[in-house]
Amino acid sequence: MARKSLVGVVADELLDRIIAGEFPPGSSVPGELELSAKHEVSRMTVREAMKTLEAQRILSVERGRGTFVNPLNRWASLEAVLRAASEGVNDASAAIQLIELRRMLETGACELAAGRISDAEIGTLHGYVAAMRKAHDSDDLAAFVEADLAFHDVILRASENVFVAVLFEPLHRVLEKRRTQTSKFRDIQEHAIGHHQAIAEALESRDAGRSRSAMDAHMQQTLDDLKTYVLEAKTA
Amino acid sequence: MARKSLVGVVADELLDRIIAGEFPPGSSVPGELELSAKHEVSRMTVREAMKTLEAQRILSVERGRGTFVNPLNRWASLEAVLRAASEGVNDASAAIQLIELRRMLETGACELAAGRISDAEIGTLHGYVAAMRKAHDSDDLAAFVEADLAFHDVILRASENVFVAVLFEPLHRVLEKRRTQTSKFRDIQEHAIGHHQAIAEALESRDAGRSRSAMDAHMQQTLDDLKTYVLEAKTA
DNA sequence: CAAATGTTAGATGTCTGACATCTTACAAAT
DNA sequence: ATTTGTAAGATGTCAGACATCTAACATTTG
Repeated sequence: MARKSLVGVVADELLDRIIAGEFPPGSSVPGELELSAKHEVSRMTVREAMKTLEAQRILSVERGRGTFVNPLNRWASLEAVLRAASEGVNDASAAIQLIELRRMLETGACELAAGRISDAEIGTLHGYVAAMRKAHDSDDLAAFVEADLAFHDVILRASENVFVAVLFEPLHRVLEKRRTQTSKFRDIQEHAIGHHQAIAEALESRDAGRSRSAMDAHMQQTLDDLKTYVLEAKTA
Repeated sequence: MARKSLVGVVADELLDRIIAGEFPPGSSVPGELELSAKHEVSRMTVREAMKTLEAQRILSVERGRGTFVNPLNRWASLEAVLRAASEGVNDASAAIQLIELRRMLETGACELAAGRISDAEIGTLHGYVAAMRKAHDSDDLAAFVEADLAFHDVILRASENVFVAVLFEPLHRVLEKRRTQTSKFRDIQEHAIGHHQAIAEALESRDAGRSRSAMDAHMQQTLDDLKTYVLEAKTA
């Protein structure tokens, strides 16, 4: 684990204070000098921390006036918004919203991919389904998750839309922890294998509507699994 | 127009050189000292420029080794990817991909909004449609575009999904120039009014599928308009 | 000879202190 | 009452220094 640099620590702590509501949107954060005193670092270190938050559109720096907090809907960092949205009891709501978002992108990408996917990629998809089946039989969780992720990645690339891939990347990173968590259950694995098989066949038929529906069904199942196994378990 | 700070200039120029292929993904960019000499600024200025690119996941800085260019699919900035994707003759392709992406998010948000939108918001939607009609009659382009944007914004909020709003924000910013461009044509305005009317009515019925279809038809029309009026005109 | 260790060059990380420039508020002059 | 001057406080930039990490090479050691 790489130790965080001072800049990273300062940026994190400042973001925490913002999320905690100490500096609401529109208000200004303390000046660079004040922050450098509070965190016991030099002004340059504070400036670099500010620059990272500014690049994520969390802060707006105005020369001569100060540094201000942007409203949450202008933040450009999914991770930061996720941290803000997971405060308090909203964690379950945030998890559901993330899957809703994933559903939009994955079903959309799948619909596009139907008209663009190559025969070789179809073959690769079937290969990953077989890998999932094998991992399921030998009870290899890591291999199962890896094949699952690779399957979706092929479809994403086949959609031939760079921007979808870019927006999906941070989502992927945020969800990958949860993925391993839900894939632990053997019956969920069985459901997933069936859905992936159906998706691969739909894409093979090059039918955009059918491909979309197949992916949509998979996403619906994922949402149901999350509610049933993860969120319910948490309340118990 | 606010003059760009030196940091912004350095960051922009470095990004340009990266996009031009001078530093391909995986390779390292020149050291801070070398860059500060080339751009005739201090090392701190270069560092702050690097920090902004690092925060957008365009660069990865490794202490003691150097600073490296990330593959494009890991970049977290839609704008930067757009700049990279618009190189050469791919501009038309990039424009189409952007609308494909918008289609996914808007249709998805509309589908969610159908089950969550309030009566007051429905009223607001009809109000904006009326405003579009009025702006069309009085030939007020600015008012037309404003009502159009506000209409979509209401739906986005009604979807009650923070993450969709976050991902949509940079897209909104990128597309708003083009929006004014296409809305110039009076027959496009007429098409748009009809579609917005249909979307509002679909949402009023609280039918998720119908709402999705209505928004999807609108997006299809937008795509067609782009191809017909903007892209065709460019080749002429 | 091979493995462990020391050295050094080059890169990023951080600090200190200074000056420049912009914004705002307030006081003074017209 | 309007304009102008002044000063305080904020960010922007600079210069130079030292610390620390990495990688490559040289050296010592078993």
